[in-house]
Amino acid sequence: MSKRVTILDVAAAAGVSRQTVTRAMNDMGDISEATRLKVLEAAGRLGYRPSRFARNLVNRQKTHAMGLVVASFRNPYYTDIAADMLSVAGERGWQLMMAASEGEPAEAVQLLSSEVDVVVGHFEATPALVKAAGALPLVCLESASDMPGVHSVQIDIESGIVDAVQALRERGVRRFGMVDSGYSVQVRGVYEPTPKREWFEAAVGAELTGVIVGEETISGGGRAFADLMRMHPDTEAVLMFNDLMALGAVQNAHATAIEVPGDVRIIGVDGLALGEAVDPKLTSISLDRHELASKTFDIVEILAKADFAQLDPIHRTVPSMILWRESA
Amino acid sequence: MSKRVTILDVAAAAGVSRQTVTRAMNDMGDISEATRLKVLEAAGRLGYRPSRFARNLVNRQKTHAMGLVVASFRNPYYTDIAADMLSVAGERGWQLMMAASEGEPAEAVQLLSSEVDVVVGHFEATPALVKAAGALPLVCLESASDMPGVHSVQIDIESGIVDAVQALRERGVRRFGMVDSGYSVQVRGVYEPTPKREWFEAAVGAELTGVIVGEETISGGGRAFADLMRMHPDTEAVLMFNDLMALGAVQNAHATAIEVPGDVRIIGVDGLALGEAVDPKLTSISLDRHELASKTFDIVEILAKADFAQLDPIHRTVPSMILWRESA
DNA sequence: GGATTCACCGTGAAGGTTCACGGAACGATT
DNA sequence: AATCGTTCCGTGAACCTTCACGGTGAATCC
Repeated sequence: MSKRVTILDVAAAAGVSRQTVTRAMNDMGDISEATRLKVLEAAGRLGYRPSRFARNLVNRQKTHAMGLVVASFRNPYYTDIAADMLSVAGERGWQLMMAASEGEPAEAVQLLSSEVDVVVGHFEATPALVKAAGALPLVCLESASDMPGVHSVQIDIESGIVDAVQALRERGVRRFGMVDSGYSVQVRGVYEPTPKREWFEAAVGAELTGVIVGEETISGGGRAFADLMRMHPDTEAVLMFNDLMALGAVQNAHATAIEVPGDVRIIGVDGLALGEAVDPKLTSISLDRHELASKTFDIVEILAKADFAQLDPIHRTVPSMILWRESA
Repeated sequence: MSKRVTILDVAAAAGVSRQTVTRAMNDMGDISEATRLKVLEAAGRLGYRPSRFARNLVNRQKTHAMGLVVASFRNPYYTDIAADMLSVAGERGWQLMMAASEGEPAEAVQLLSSEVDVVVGHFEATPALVKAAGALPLVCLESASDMPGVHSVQIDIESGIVDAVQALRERGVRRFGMVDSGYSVQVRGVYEPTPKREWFEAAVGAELTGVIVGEETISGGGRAFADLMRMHPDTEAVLMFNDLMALGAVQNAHATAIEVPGDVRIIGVDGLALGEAVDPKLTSISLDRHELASKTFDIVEILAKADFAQLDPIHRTVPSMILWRESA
C-alpha cells in the first residue's frame, strides 16, 4: 500500500519548501543552481511525478479535453476522421480522448463523461445518450437533432455528387452508371435506394445507364462493377457507393483489361487515404475532413467558453470536395 | 468572463450544503427524495458539471490513464493496434489518450505527459524522448531499449514465418517466393534485405524460387507479384511483405487468371482487418494484437502499482499467429 | 551606520470535489 | 421523562499542486 510520493516528500527530502521544488521542476528562476540540482536529485531518487489532477486543478483554464466516440477503429472511414480530429486538436491545444462505441454509444459516452469537457461522435442523440452525458454537451457528426444541449456538424455529400457529375460532363461523359450499397438488403431483407443513389440519379437525369447493388467490401465492389460493365458496356463513368467498393472496381477493371480512366472513369465516395495506394489512384468525393474537424472545434470552443446550459443548439454543415486523383 | 459553476453555487441555489449536492448527484442515499429533486433541478438549471480534476484528485487511485502514441492514423496497421489497445483498456478500466507522432514522438510524448500515467507507443527510446517524458514511464512497442524507466513489448514475427512455411509444406508446397519491401531503396538509395526476408529464406532453404522487391502500396505489391510470377511461374506460395502489398497480389492474381489459392497461395503479414474485404480473404501472419495489448497493459499495471523509479525494465514478447483465411 | 537593492526562498490561499464524522430533529421505546 | 435509533443534513479536513506575496540575509551604496 505504497502511498504516492508528493511534492512535500520531495521538499522534505531536499530540505526545502514546496515552492522551491516547483521552481526546480519547472525551470522557473529565483533559485540557485545548487538547490535546483539538489531538488532534482531528490525528486529523481524518490520517483516524484506531479499529479496531473492537482496540477490541472490549479490552472484548468489552460487544458481542455474533448472526447471522441468512434464507431469502429477497424473502419478506415472513421480512423481517417479521427486522424484529422487529432491534428486539429493539436493545433488548437486540445487533448483528445477516444472511445470506440461498437454500436453502444451510451456506454462510451458514460466512460468519457468524467474525463472530458465535451463529447463528439457518430451517434444519434437518443434520450438515453443525453442522460448518459449528464450535463456534458454533445456534438453529433453526420446526424442532426433538436434536443437541447445537442449540437451537430453535418456533411453535404449531395453537392459533391452534383459537382462531380458536372465536372465529368465537362470531360465529355454522357453515360453514367452507379454501384449502390446493398446494406439494406442485408439488414432488412429488402433493398432501399440510398440517398446517394437518389442524388446521383437526380444529377445525371436521362444519362443513366444502370445501377447495380453490391456488398460493401472491396471484392463486393469489384463484382458489382463487373456486372455493371457487362450489362451496360457503354458506361463511361461509374460512381461507386464508397471508396472500399471503388478500390475493388479499379482492381477489377485492371483485371478485365478495362482502361481507367481511359475506357471508364471510376469515382468513389469518402476520400480515404487508402485510395492513394492503388494504381490509378482513386478519385473520390470526399467530405472535407479537415473542415469537418475545424468546424467541430469551432463549436467545441464556443461550448467551452459559453454557459452552454442555456445555449441554442449549434448546427454546421461542411461541404464535400472532390479529390481529383487519377481514376476519373 | 463567466466563472465556472461550482458545487457551492448549486448548493447555494438549492439552499443546501455541498455534501448534499454530492449525495444527490451520485445517488448516494441519506437524502430525502424532495431535496434530491430540488438539488438536481438547481444543478440542471445552472448547468453544473463536476470538475473532473477535482473529482479525480480525491480518488485518484480509481482512475488511470494511458497515453498511446501512434505513428499515423492513416495507416491501418497502427489503427488496428489502437483498436485492440482501446478494447483492452476498456476491459481493464483504463482511459486511453491518443496522439499522433507523425515522425516526432517527443512532441507527442510531451503533449501527453501531463495527462496520463504512462506512455506507450511505436518509438525508439532516445535520450530526447526520455527527457520529454520526465519521470513518466515509457513502454516501447516493437523496439527494445536498456534505458532505465523504458520498458518494451516485442513481437516475434520470425516464429510466425517459420510456422507458416511449415504449414505450407504440410499442404504440399515445395517452391516458395517472396515479395520484399523496397523501402530502404527509397530512403537510402540502396536495397537492404529486411529481417522478414532473412527469416523467410532461412525457413525455406533451397526451396526458394525468387524474391522481388516492391513498393509498399497495394498496387506496388500487385506489380511485384506479377513480376515474380512471370519470372518464376512455378512458384506455389508467395509471402508478401505486408498485407497492403498482399491485397494487390490477390487482386492481380485475379486479373491474370491465376487461381488463389489453387495455383498459388498468397500470404501476407500484419493481419489487417482489411484483409477480410477481399475475395479470397487474405491469409496473414499476424501479430496477436489482443495479446500485444494485453501484455502491454500487464506492464502498465505493474508500473501503476509499483514504485517504478527503481524498477528494472520489463520486457515482454508476443508470439505471432497465423490468420488462416482463404488465400493460403 | 542606516538605507536600498538583489538573489533566493518560504507561507497562506485557492482550486473543486469527496470522505469521515458529528449534529439536529423527530418519533419510538423503556 | 429520559433514552435510543433513524433519517437527514452540515462542517472540517484531505487530496496535491501552483500563484501571489512576503520575508530573510548579504552585499552595495550614500
